[in-house]
Amino acid sequence: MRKIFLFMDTIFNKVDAKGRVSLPADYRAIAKELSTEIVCYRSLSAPCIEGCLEDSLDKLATEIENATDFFSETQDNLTNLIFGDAKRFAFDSTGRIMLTEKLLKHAQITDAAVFVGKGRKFQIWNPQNWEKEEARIRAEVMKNRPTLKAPKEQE
Amino acid sequence: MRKIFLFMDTIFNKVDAKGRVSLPADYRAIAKELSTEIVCYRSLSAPCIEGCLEDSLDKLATEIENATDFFSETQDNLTNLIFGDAKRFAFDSTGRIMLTEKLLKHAQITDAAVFVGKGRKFQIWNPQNWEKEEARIRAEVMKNRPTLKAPKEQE
DNA sequence: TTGAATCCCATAAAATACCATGTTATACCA
DNA sequence: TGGTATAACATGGTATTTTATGGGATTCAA
Repeated sequence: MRKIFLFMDTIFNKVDAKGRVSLPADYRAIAKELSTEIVCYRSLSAPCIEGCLEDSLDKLATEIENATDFFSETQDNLTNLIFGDAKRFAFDSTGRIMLTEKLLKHAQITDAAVFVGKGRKFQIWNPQNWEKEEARIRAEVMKNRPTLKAPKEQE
Repeated sequence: MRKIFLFMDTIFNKVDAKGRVSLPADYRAIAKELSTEIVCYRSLSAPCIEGCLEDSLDKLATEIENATDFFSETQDNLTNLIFGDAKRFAFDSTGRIMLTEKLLKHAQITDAAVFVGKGRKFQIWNPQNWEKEEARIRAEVMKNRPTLKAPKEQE
């Protein structure tokens, strides 16, 4: 029994005509071992679907409960958006979930999707959009941390 | 039960047609004793694969969780880059892991690899590249820190 | 009853576990 | 200390399992 649960890696999967996608096996294993469910919602910051464990949302709810003056009104509004949008997605015996129209549209996903691990969360992108986004992020990180610049290839 | 865990030494191993490599026995022992797994990702600063324990990434995820709230965008870029690239590698009963195309390509590894200890992390290099890199690092250290050769007074 | 959602079966490819062998390193004993 | 027995390791090959994915059958609700 492992003790660490992180969504990782970048996995490309097809979306069939019915809207079905295989949830990556690693992700399934996490939900299974923790006996919890996957929850998805529209990302508030990017044209992609965001997913996490139901546990994480539960934790968020508890935090809000306990923090009287900690959370600003804006953040409170955000929780409305999240919980209002979030939905549980149980996978079938072959490991697939069926994404909704709303989510697919928000992420511009039609026939293929890319799962991107984010640690405690993950995202689901339209493959082309993700390619661009990854390049953008990489460029930004390199710009802000010049010491990380990759050395030129040796010949 | 030992109490110190450091990736050390430089070990040369073959990579077969399937991309399988023996993880050095010492490295395996560490993962085993700590009941954790090895995680690998493309180095951001060099043409090599970088590896660490899943524990380390879990710590990072927790730090991010605590430092920012659920919706924060500050660390968003970084988590995408790190966790999106990282992948767990469980070794089989003979101690081998199977590196992915993406990683092998990034490190220009084909049929052999060199594991280089880095303490809490380690790197996997194409043997020729590592040879050059080691020479380069050595030269640079010598140039920048002449006191290592012949110590003299500070001014 | 019709469209959609869910379940079940089939299949090909890929990942993983397992077995066998030569080699090297380690332990043991005289 | 030297030599030998033993164990550990890397590595090639093969068998088994898992995974993604297409298609069809069944169920459910409007």
